[in-house]
Amino acid sequence: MLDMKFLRENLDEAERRLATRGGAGFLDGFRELDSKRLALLRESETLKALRNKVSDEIAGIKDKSQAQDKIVEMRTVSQRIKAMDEELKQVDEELQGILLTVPNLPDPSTPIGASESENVEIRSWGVPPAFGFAAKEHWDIGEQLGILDFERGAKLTGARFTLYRGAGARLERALISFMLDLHTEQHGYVEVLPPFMVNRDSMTGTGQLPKFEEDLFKMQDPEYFLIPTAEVPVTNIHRGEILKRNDLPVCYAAYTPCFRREAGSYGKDTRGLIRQHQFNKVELVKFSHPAESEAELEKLTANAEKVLQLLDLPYRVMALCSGDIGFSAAKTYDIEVWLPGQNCYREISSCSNFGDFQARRAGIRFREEEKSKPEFVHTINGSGLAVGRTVVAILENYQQEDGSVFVPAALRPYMGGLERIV
RNA sequence: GGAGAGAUGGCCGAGUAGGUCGAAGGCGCUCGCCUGCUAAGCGAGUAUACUGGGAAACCGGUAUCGAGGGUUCGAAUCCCUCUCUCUCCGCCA
Repeated sequence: MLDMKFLRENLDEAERRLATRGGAGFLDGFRELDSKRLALLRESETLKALRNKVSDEIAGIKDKSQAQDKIVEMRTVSQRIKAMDEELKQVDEELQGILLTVPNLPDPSTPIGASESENVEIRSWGVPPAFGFAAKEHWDIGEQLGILDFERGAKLTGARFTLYRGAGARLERALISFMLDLHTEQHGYVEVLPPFMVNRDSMTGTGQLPKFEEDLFKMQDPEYFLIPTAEVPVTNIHRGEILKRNDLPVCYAAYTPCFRREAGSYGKDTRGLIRQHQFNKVELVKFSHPAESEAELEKLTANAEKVLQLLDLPYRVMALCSGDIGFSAAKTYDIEVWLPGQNCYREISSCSNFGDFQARRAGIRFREEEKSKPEFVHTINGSGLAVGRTVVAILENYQQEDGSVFVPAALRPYMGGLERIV
């Protein structure tokens, strides 16, 4: 959510910066609703002040029959207040409706661009392997090895669900442990294991709601949502809290499954593990001092890259342009891993700085000094990494001509010493 | 699922015949004094949001005692609904 007071004074600037995302009219109606709200608020509060004052006077009058005039007068005042507050509530809701659906302002360092094609490569690491044979795609490799069973996944649930078995299941579990160990032991994150379902307030806090409900799996009665990313429960850990300055940055690493409807992506990545309704992810989340968030995003991105480096998987880092960053993000780096079977780079991690956008929605603050006013923290998060897609990358990059797949050396301790999946 | 108890400020904890309660008291914390050091002691201060004025320091208004409604001139205190927590029984990983 953007700061109302900032918008009041910088509406043109805000609209100009929002326009770089594509689309327009995000803030239509803000000006009128805001001034209407202020007018109603002032009037209502003036009347309440009067009522409070007269009520005190009534309290001081021993003989209530002497107070009848005032009581009758205040009865009218109370009715006016009630009517006014109802109108105010409506205006407030409309205003919130706008504010909650306006995306974040792109950071000044975010490249301006209309779409994915204008993202900017920042750096790359590793060399795509050269094969003396035609590289296969991971679904063929996985099915032939009997470690990925897409047909049975579809039988059990439906499209975009997969059954892992044997070394495949073990590989998924090994990667989760490997990543969590790395981030907690080497990078200083505290491991957390949050609920996989959250309520509406949590989804609103990080920005999935109210605008993107169709992307979520929703439970009825009680109304809970399956998390689309650990970002949601982990960021909301500190919703409504004031953090200690000295505890910043607060850094969490969490493994969770993620559930996404993938509405609107029919026909895209229909085969294989790339786009599933349920997938596993290890997520990194930071609560940072505003002045440090830029540097913390760089560190978090480097932490995610480290996973790929240790697995010896080639990748590149892209700065997403203004037209491609997510709703809540001010700045995003995507890490794209090389997939020989598909002969292209595919996103395996997305690391973003949200500035105070989520913190304002979720009320996550800190005090610079013991006595100073609370300020909003900045939130940062990124995948470290998407586990299913890491399996894809390993299968495709470590495949052999005979169809077997080597296990990356760093992973072998987590695979019971297994060197090769045959 | 059945029966009961409870939700108050950073924490603990008063406050039920409705009024001067943003809320006693204690702890914690901050500043000052005192003290050879530490402990103790003394004094002052110590919620948040919105809003009006002010360059600012700051001053004023409104709201907030789990959440949302209601009664009333006036509610932490009365009524209704919901949520959460705890205890006992049942069930269960």
